Amino acid sequence: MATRTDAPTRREQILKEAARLFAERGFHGVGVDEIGAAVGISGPGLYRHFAGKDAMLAELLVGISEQLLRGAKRRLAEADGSSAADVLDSLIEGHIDFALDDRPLITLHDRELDRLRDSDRKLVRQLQRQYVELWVGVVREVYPTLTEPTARSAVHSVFGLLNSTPHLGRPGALPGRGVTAVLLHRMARGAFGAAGE
Amino acid sequence: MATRTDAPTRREQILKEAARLFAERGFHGVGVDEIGAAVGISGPGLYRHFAGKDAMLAELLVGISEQLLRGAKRRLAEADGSSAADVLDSLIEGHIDFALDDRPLITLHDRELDRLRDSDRKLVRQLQRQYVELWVGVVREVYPTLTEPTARSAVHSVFGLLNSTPHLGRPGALPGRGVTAVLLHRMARGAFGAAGE
DNA sequence: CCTTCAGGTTAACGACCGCTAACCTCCCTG
DNA sequence: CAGGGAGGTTAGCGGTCGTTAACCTGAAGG
Repeated sequence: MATRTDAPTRREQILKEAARLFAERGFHGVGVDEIGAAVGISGPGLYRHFAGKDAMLAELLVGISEQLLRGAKRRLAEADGSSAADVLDSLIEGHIDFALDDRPLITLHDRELDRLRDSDRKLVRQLQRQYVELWVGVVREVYPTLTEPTARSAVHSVFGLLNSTPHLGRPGALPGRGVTAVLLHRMARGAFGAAGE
Repeated sequence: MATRTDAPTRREQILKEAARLFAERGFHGVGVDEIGAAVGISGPGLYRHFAGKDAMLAELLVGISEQLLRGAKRRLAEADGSSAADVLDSLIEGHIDFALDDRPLITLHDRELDRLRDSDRKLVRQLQRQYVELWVGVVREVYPTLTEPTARSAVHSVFGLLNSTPHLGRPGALPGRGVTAVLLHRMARGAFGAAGE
């Protein structure tokens, strides 16, 4: 995978700032003029890059869901010979990386879904469900006593735990990224373990 | 404590419906006309009961924060002779009850705080912080190896876990309220346990 | 029986917001 | 060196939203 070193395109700048603003004040709470100002152009200039405000949100949410699912599938495929427990650790690690590195997106992901057009919302929900079911399968392999509904509830709850990073204080105030990642990982495993007896 | 049997006042009806709507579509996504319609009166009629839309949100958020803190203090006082572990279980139980019974409020609680007037926001934040610090104290008593910042992170994460109930499917789809409460409780204890080694 | 007032109603105002129209200005390319 | 498209600009339209104003009504109280 070629790591990007080139400058971000204007579209990417806009998406990044829009994500931050949407997460801070909600989709309806942010005006197009503000998004424009955040990237140094003025309101209507955005329409050279996006069909509308809705399109920005849609692209953000679809992108997040795809990225999460793609990463999980890759981890599942890569760790083919490993134990189920190792795969679960890999999934947790991937989700934590995402939660710590893209906090605004994590916030949007479960907050602004209802603002999407029907077709986009369906797509996002489908991707999210696939992601959840992938976790459920691995979790049930590690803890075979769990019924499927219980495992699904447990997975959602652990997502709540991992996605709590936006509430852990401003970016710099954490005990350090690595320390936080380890703590979250241990707590997630502990939570699953307690769910599975 | 006298259990209420009398009919809810109009103010209470309004607050309840406003909470539901705000949680569903966000503060800015709901119009006063909709809130009015939800209680059978029309938009401007609300102004006989509240100074404005902001005032409804403020009353909701302050009310939630006060209720959570009051409940926690009561539990701490009641279980005076008990072990720290029992107190922690009581706190977890109280938070779960709240999360399961007032799902819209839980959603609002950490989502719409920034829409408040400065003074209200300060008040809510102060109440929230007191609630967190109360938990941190108990958690550190149960797990003395935890540093204060780590314990605080752990508490926030467990809140994320417990507050995930809105994502667990529509009200009836859960495996049953009691079962869910027990599962959440075990996972919360498991997460704290893993954090404290 | 008249008054008062709580709790509604509809009409309308002013602000804001998403979006379009019309226009401008580089820079690349044949 | 034309010219054309990419990527901006400002002005302004249409709709929505929170709020206020003015008015109505039914029930309680002296």
